Amino acid sequence: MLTEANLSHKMLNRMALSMSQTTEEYLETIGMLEERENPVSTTAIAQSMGVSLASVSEMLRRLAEKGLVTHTPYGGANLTDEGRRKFLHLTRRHRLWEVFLNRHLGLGWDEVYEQACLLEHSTTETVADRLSQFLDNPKVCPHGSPIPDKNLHYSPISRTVLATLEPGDSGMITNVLIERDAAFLQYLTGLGLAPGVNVKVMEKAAVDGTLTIEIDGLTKAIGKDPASLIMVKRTS
Amino acid sequence: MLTEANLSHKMLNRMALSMSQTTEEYLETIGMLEERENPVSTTAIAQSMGVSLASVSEMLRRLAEKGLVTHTPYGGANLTDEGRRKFLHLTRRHRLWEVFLNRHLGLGWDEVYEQACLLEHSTTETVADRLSQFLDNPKVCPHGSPIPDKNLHYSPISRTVLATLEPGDSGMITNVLIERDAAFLQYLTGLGLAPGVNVKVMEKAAVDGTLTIEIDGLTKAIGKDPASLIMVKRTS
DNA sequence: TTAAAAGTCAAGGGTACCCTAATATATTTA
DNA sequence: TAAATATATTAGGGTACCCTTGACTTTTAA
Repeated sequence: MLTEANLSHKMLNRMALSMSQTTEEYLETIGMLEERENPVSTTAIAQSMGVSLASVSEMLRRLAEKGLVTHTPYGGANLTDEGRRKFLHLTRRHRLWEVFLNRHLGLGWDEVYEQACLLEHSTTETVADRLSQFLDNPKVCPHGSPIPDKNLHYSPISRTVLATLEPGDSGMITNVLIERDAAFLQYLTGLGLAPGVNVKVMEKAAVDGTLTIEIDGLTKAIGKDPASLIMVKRTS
Repeated sequence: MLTEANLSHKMLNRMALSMSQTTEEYLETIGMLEERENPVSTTAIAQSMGVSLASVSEMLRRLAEKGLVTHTPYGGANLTDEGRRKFLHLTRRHRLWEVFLNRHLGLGWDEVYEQACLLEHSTTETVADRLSQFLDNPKVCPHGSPIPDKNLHYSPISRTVLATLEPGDSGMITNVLIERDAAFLQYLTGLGLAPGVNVKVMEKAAVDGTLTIEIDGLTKAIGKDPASLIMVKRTS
């Protein structure tokens, strides 16, 4: 017989609705990595999450069992449609909270990622939708990344990397690819770089690609590596 | 040696900062029950949380080990100062979210409890403080219960129960004691009862204490039991 | 073609819960 | 005050999750 007492919290949790927080974090990591590596390697996931390769292998098996990823041994992983749906849900919640935390609670763009990570796992569909409404259905998070809409539609963004601009080119920063590295974001803040800011490339070092750029009338330097994490929309 | 890899999430979690969600829920339950029963019995906790007596016994031992409750076998439990501090923190977060959900996202007072339960466990001190500021440091939740302030100061509330008013008495509803029973709150809404509403007792049945009350010019009846869960401030 | 890199599997460990049944203690009441 | 009853605790088991190490397999690239 099925009594209420028989159904522990955890059992209820697993009955379709909810996934464990760890599961959600795997999905988010895989979804994020899929944007630059496809399929996603076990190693990439392990490094990104700070766990051992073996843990990832085992977890991929479990995720595949649940129908959230496809996993061919030695061949990497991909989100299934269902997995992608969950991933987009999570991304939506995460970025909506980032907007709220930044816009209304005054947290910096270097602080919001971490807080949003916590909140996203406890956000129901209703609250997410109402929150989106409250925020006027924002299209991007404080780092410039797009927010999936209610139907999980995901508007793609600029594919131009700051590091590829040539001397004389100008562009507007659209977004940055690393959202969880507070120190990196603080560095950018120090340079005056943020989504919406216009930059003009003055020089590009032949040897290592270091850029000399003009921001708001000020001249700054930025290395190739950081500049590869900054996306721009060319304006000339 | 202590490497980063050795420290799993859970281990980190337990190192002072964080407690499991379940632990937090036990603290909340005990703190809430302490307001009417002191010390709190194992049975009361078990019933309130829907788990077995044995589970509570075991959990009380664990909570006592962590210094969050005192537990004398067969003698019930009490929060320690540390436990009370955590309890007030949780209460503060919970009720701040309730205010936000109600005031800004438009959730009804019958819906906010459940959602706030989810969010409270993922709210850092910073976010709680900023949220309070954003909401203009509200003093009470949508059910009229006081919100501990930043220093965990907890302003007590009216101790008069609607059920004890006599014919001719008037009062203003300050709060209701059951916040998680959506059906009960909906019933009150149907009667026109909510914090801030003025009521006048017209009659009181000698046999079972059923009240005939006037709300906003309308005459309604309410049984003794529900009326015992409604706190008022006498106005005459 | 062979060494290095990447990935998997097997075995094992640990935590945090939860439950039932049996037992122990306290309280009530006859 | 002893028996009956209500309350609590322990003992014993179980599950879900997640992680690790170490041995092994597959892929890759020199």
